[in-house]
Amino acid sequence: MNTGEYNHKDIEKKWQDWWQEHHTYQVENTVKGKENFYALSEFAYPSGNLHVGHWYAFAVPDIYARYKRMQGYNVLYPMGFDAFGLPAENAAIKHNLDPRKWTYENMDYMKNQLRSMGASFDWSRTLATSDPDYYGWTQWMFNQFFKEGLVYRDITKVNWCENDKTILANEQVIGGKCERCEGDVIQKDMAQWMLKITDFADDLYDDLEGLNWDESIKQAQREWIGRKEGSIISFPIELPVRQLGEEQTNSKERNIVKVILLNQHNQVLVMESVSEGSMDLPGGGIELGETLEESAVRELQEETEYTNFEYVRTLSPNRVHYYHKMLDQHFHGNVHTLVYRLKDDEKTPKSLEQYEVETKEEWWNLDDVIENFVENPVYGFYIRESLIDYRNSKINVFTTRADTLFGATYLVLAPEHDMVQNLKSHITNWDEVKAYLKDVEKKSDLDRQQSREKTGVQLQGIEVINPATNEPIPVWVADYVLAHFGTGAVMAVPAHDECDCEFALKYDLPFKFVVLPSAGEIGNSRPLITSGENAFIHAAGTTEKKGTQEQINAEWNAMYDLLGVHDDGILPEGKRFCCDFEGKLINSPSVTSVTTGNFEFLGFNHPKDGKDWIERTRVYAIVKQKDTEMYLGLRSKTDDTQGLVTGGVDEGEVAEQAIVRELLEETGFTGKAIRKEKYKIHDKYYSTNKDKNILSVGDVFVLEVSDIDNRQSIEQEEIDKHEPVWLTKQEFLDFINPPSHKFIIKNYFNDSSGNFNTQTSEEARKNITTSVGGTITKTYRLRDWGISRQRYWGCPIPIVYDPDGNSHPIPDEHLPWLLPDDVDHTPDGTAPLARSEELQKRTEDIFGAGWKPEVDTMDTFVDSSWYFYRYLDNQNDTAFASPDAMKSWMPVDMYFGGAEHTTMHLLYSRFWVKALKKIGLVHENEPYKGRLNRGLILGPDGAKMSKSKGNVIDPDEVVSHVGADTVRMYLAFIGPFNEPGSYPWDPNGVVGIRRFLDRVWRLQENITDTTDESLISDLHQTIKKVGDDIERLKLNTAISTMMTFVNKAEKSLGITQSDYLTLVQLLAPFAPHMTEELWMQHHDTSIHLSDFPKYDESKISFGMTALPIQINGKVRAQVVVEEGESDADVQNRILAMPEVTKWTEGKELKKFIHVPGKIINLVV
RNA sequence: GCCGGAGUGGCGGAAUUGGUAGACGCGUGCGACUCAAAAUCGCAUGUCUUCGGGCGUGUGGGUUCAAGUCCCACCUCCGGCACCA
Repeated sequence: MNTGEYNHKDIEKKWQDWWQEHHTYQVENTVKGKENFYALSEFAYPSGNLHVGHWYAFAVPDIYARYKRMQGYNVLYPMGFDAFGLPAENAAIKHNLDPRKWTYENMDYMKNQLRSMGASFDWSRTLATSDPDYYGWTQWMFNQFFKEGLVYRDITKVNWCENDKTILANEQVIGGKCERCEGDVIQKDMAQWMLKITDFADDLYDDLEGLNWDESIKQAQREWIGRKEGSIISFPIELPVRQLGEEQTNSKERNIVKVILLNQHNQVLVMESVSEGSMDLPGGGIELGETLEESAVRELQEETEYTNFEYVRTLSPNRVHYYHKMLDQHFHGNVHTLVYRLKDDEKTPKSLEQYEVETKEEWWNLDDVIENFVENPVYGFYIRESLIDYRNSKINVFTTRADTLFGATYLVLAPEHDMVQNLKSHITNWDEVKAYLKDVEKKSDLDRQQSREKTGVQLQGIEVINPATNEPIPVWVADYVLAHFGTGAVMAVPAHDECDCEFALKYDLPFKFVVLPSAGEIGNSRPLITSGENAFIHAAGTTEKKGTQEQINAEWNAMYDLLGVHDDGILPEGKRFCCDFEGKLINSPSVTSVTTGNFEFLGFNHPKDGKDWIERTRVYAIVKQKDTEMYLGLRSKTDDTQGLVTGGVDEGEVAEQAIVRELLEETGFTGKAIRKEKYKIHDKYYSTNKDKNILSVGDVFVLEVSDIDNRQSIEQEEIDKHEPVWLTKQEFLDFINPPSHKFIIKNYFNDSSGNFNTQTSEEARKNITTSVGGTITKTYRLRDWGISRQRYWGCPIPIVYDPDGNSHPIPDEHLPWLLPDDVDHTPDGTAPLARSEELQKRTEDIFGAGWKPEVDTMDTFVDSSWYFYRYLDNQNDTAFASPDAMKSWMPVDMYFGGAEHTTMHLLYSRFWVKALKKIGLVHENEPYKGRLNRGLILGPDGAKMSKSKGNVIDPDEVVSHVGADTVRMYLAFIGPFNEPGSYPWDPNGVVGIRRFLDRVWRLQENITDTTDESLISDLHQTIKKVGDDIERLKLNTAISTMMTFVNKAEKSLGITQSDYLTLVQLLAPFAPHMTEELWMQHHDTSIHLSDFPKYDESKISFGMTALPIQINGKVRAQVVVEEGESDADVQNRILAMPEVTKWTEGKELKKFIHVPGKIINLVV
């Protein structure tokens, strides 16, 4: 036995060299009779110097890898370098170095430092992401993704670091600053290459379920993906009739045609009135009997001197209310805009109408026309150059609270929402809106976050219809709505959403309370009074108010009384209340609305287009038999038309009275109007008895009829005219909705769930969504991954552009597409690769003149998304890794890494594997079976180590002082490795570990032939505990158990040589050098290839146990109990013990509890 | 605000299923060795105490023969997300 001093310097050098010479840690992909185990630590960035964090990241997991190896696994524990990245380039700029040289020199230096850890890395498998044989495969994978349609180029707003002059991922921006250099980050529009990670959002979310990861890591990923389940609900856009002149109620109906006449230069003909200076497009009223095209051609001929033009297309009509100067009359009308193109510019003078002669013709650019007509609130009735008719379009909102739809009193668009621009011609306060949009654009994300004061502008001139209530509600644009979440549009429910409430209070928008939280659900939450006596905002979990349950409930009740929401949920005038609880619905009747539309036919003769329209208010009824599902239709006796009960509202009547009267007159039924739904109606019909065209506006009622046998007298005229028919629901729908009709009663019948009132929020979310034709859907926070970086030291994106600017992937045979050398690294805001002549020449040589290379490089997160495959087969030049090698090792059994990669690297690499799997290149769904986030080692002062604080521990220095084994072991002892806490480095603690190793060394002196029986038991307990603890990565307690054993061994009679060597084996994963030295004095193969000791259960206990005796829950005595001793014997023995009688004297024994091997408790 | 996790001596931490709270290490005190110091070794070390014992795991309740561990409520700290509809 070596009884000399423990000299770590000699020993560590000696065995590191020996291991290297003997390839002790070189691993085959398969070993007969052994199961494979892939232990992985996140590879290192070659910053140039190893710090304590590296030791914690690599040396401590090495303990685990060594344990697994001694357990009989074929263990792969590889190491490589994440060698591309910003610091190399920054160093290049700062010190005028070659980033390649800097990186590779650092790697060489760090490899030596890493060897000094005594880690069992298999260096034959190492890699660097900056090696062409590595990044060639990165590019190859990019190409495969491209073919699979997972890659696209898009112009997006990106985070731009002013300092590094590059794009940053969202993850790399912390509080508006660059993660790396802490420079300011601004928003910039840039074209970049995107990877469709969102295609896999559901898989990335759902597959977390099966992973053996810490719940907190999974949760962080779930939040990052940000999946929300909710509903998409459409709000039809309602464009109120625009007034071009003074409003007059009895306007007549007159339709207009306007012509956009284009010349060969895409200019538009504009007519300027010489006398008034006003401008207009050619056009005029549509005459009776004319088609649109006939009318347009006639107007062009009447108003202009051009004759040779051809029809292009018709834009969607706009409805206007206007004043006709010549006729001195007000009109309603649809403006139909037709586009014509001049075949030649030659004018053919012809006789013009007298008053048209006074106009001057001008050719304007399209943009000017748009600005002066389309965007002009006065003339703004022309649809922009597209054919989209936004009047019939809808705004989709995403909501998780569809149960509050009845309470949606306005709608908010994000400033970037398409519809803001699309509806521009209809927005009457466009100037104001435009100014607001500009304002918002100026604000950076940071400002937007800092000032939480809500701002917004109403889009005047447009409204949308709340599909539940069928009421028009205003539309606002506000930057509290984010364009990239959901649909970029929100239905605002001030009464049930804190955010909307705040906005509504500021801009005085209406509140409608529709969900009443039940007392139970109010439960332990707290109401928070925020403003005066009207506005109450609930904030869940606030601590503003304390009180007992009763007090809180009383408070809520008082609030309900005050607000009057207790009974029906309707807020008294002027009261405002916000509560975001779920509960039972109130104030939300079934959706019974009639869809709006252009009614052209309603059981009467088809109207004739033309003059002399009369406007009239009418009412319509859906008549239902009480307690049955039979509906009333009216069939005409004179022709084959059919319709609803309907009629005009007489003077002095309210609509309800009118419809009840009409029902009686037309059918003889008496009924009750139970619902009214308002809608905009443009129902044109020709009244045969009045011989007039009539435009009617009105309401639809639902009438319920109870006693159908008891009909009253019917007007004679109606008996002649109509025959009432009772129809089933389906018959009624067919009856009233033939394709030629546009009278749609859809929603009333879609409502299968009856009245929403009294439904729970959960039920109502589903039912309301369905009844308004919405869809239940999911939305995500996760966005696609932009990988372009305007940097030199990265993997070139394998794309070239043809002379037309179209992008093409570089064919696989040209890979690796090398990073050029001839680049000046001085930053000037352009991509460094754009300055490489070699790259340009190479591109043109291969693809042809005029072709250009992509000059951006990839985000380094791409490089690290697949490196764990390359370790498996790093020499392979025909594949990134062979299927056999991947099958042997994947997925990674345990992945060690930093908490900072919880959401970025971990998510990206999971995506990468899923994408590879989709293409069929790999077999596993998930790269990492197990994952462990390590903690952080702080400086001795408890602060994060940093040069500026002067608290940095240099591991090389400590290693030279106490040895690598001590440093490894100290880091394992500093705290539980399986909990990512932060642990301060204690220099004295290191010495404590060194003392322990010294004592183990000196324990050689106690080797004898005989030993205590109890020490054998202790040894077997120690074997068990050390193995169990390493398995669950509680390395600190594994070490403390060994310490306890050594303490006992020192005090015992002595330890046998074989028991000593067993101890040395237990210690081998922790202190590989010292234990090898001790072991090799008696063996000729490495201790690290030996089998981890096995414990013998029978030796752990030897027949009897000392048990504590509790009396009334307090420990008062100890007793030794033999195995198999009966409870009664034990009880009798104990009760006779003086330490026990002291406490039980004169008291009655109520209970005797004996938990074998644990405790005895007496209750007296 | 929401979602995770955690609160135990002077410090890092231990207590695997509810069963002797404070293992192990550091620090501190006393002692041994030494001319002395360092190193090393030994003993002590939650707290109060009238030396019987009492009290103690963030706070207040509860369940249990027994609670650091389970239940309810609250407080504090750490991490993630956050004007997310």
